[in-house]
Amino acid sequence: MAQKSAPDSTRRSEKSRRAIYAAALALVAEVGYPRTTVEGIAARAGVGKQTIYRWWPSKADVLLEAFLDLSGQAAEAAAAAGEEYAIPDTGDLAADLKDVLRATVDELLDEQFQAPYRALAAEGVVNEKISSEFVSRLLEPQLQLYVRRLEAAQEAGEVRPGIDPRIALELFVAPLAQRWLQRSGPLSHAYTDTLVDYALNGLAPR
Amino acid sequence: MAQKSAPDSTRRSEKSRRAIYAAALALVAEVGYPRTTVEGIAARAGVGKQTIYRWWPSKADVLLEAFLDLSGQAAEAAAAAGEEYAIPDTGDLAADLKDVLRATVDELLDEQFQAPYRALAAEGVVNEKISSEFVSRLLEPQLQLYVRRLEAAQEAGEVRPGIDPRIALELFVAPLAQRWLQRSGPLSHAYTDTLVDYALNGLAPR
Amino acid sequence: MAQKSAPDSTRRSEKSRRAIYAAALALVAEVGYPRTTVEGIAARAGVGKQTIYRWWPSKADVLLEAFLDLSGQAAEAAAAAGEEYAIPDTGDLAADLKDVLRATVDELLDEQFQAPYRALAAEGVVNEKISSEFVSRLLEPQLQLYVRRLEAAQEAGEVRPGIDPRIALELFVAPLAQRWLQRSGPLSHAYTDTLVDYALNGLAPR
Amino acid sequence: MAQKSAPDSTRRSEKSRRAIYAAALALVAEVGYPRTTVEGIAARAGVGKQTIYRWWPSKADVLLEAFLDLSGQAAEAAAAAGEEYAIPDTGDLAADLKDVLRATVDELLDEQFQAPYRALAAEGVVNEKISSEFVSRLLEPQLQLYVRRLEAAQEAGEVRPGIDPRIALELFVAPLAQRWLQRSGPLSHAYTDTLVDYALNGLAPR
DNA sequence: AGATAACCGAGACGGTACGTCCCGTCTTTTT
DNA sequence: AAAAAGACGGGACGTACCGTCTCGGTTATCT
Repeated sequence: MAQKSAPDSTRRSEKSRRAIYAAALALVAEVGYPRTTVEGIAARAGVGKQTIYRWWPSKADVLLEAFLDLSGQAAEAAAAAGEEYAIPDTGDLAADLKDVLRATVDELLDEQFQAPYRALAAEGVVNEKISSEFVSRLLEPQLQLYVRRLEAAQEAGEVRPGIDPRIALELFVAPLAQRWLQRSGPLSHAYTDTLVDYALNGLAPR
Repeated sequence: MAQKSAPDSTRRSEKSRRAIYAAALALVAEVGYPRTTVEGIAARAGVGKQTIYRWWPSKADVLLEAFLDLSGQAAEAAAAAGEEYAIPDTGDLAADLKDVLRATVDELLDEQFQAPYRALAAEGVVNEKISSEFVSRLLEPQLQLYVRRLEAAQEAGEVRPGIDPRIALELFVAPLAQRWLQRSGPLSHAYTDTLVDYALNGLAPR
Repeated sequence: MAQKSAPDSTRRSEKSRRAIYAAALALVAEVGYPRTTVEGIAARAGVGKQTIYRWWPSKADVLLEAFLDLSGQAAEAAAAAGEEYAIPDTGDLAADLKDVLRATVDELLDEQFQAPYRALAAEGVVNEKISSEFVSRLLEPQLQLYVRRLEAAQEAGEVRPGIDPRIALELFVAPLAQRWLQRSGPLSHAYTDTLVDYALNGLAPR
Repeated sequence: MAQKSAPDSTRRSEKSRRAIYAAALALVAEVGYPRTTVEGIAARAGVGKQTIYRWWPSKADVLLEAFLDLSGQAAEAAAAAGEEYAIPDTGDLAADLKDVLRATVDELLDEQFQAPYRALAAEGVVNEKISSEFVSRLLEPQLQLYVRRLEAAQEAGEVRPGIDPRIALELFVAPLAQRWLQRSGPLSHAYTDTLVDYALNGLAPR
């Protein structure tokens, strides 16, 4: 079974890779994903097109790795700054969730961040391969932070024992995601606060 | 200011329009959205390219209208069959919601239906114009059905008075949407049943 | 047997064709045949690449037609100027041939003319399709002028009766062609005069 | 003025050189000159590309040397077999020339031999450097054999004294070359016999 | 009834980007 | 130091579509 003679990754040019990541992110931010082209990325990065096609099968994969690289750097920076990579636990679940979701709203409204994230989400909707990478490497790790916080809350008696945290977190995270992705409603701190209240207390009278 | 001399819609060929809708939906289902082209739609519909560009600004708009047309037909068919276009109200909110969501799950897993819907959702993520049309003409009308059912439940005392139904519905609808769009988890009847239970009763101990 | 859906030549753009001819000839003269590219011709002609590929299978074919067009124009111009399209017949075969060959030498040394002619000849050496077009549409018609002059000379008793004019002409035409094409010797009026003398009188003592 | 640090030819790999010659000739015969690439030659020869670029400036030069090498070997083989490297002299010039030209026709029609020879001739038409090498190292030495035979004939009184043998030989050699290179007519023994007769006796009545 | 618009099919056009092939250079490792 | 290997920046290939445009040929009113 003759493979396509995979390239030798030990000889790969680190400089080119970083230039390609930077160019891809910049172009998506500047002209949008659909008008970002492999040719454009190569030109902006000062790189031959083949150098892109040698290492990535499509522009979506380039952007995905660029974004993962960016996230990885941000995480490292945060870690270096001594910040814990987790949702804070003050003992008040509602307050903690509201805090995190407010920060998330702010991030989602940041234009610079939006462009590549939206692009990847859109591509993932239609492209199963990108989707699975996107979910497993970006989305799921973030959701696991909520899982851990909810488990802690469960032990503290703030959440009912039988609840599945992986499903529970979707009650407040998914609505936010949907409003952002589909623009099906406005985002605000008040909105996410409400989500947390509804999710924790339920809709039925108590 | 010379306008682009808008075409006279009274002389429009109904036959061509239907052929274009059919071709667009078929192509998206067969080869996927990105590989569906205006040229391909025109060829398949036996229509000149200009006939498409005369009436729609882009392939996304063609597909959106094709899909709206399809939904419209389905609604008419349902109405003709005497079915009410609303969420049933048996007096048991939880049961009614579970029923509707189970049906939605089945629909979302139908391959034929998925292709154009996913394509539009994806385009909407990245294209604000398509997004607003998609939300206002397709998504929001469906969500309003939930609003009405929840309002009825509120009057029946099954839902707390202060709750905003438009936000409340997102607790169970958005998770389902997210899992489907982002493939961030499996879809099943058990899953949506759980969502309804969690949303109505809340996560906190009662 | 599905053809590649041949384009409709009645709708062909005359302006583009002329621009392509001009660009091709200019580029070959300026940068040489190997560095003349289809892309370059298209750019210089202000034409899409596809417009070239729609009508010609390769750059060699473009150049061939461009050259034929040029020759055709030159012939028309000469005809319009009342010049006869034939080798002159003053009754002195040797003198007439020397005259024509001297003119040919001058033409072959004209840089402007050389570039495309050489390019076509070179392509023909290696490409049978181009070769046959080149010979039948450019070379052979010119050689037929010699055939006619030699036949006249035969009737006038200046050439032996049994001689085949089509072969005879090669005695003085081919050496000139070879020296020019292969640069296997210098070109001059004295050289072609000598060729005519040798060919008419033979090498053996008389 | 830093030179490109010419490689040390004493350390050159003889094995690689031979492999490159063989690969070049084989590829030209198999896929034709234009589709023969340096990369292809290197791969087929099991050699790094740089090894080619170190010793030759272009693929044309590789092929030229490969062909010269081949000719050299053939000459050595002939010499070893006791054959004299000259046109035979039986005292009958016409017969001797006809013999040699008939052998040449057979050689020119040999498919195996044609491919590289044609390729070099074509390259030479358009590339002055290759042309001069080709002429001085391959073509001219062969023509000199005719010069010597004609000089012998001149001394024997079979050729007029004033005749320049270097030009005279072109009367029968160039037509053959032209028909072959330009495919401007069929090759046959009868044809070359006729050429010799015409050239020796001239076209004019005697 | 004839004129005269518009739409319509077809598809050529100037373009942009695709993904591939090679170029000639450079770098790394092996012999 | 030459050689095998092959990544690199670059340029051109030939193809696929884009959105605009022009061309007859049908309708479909409006004189």
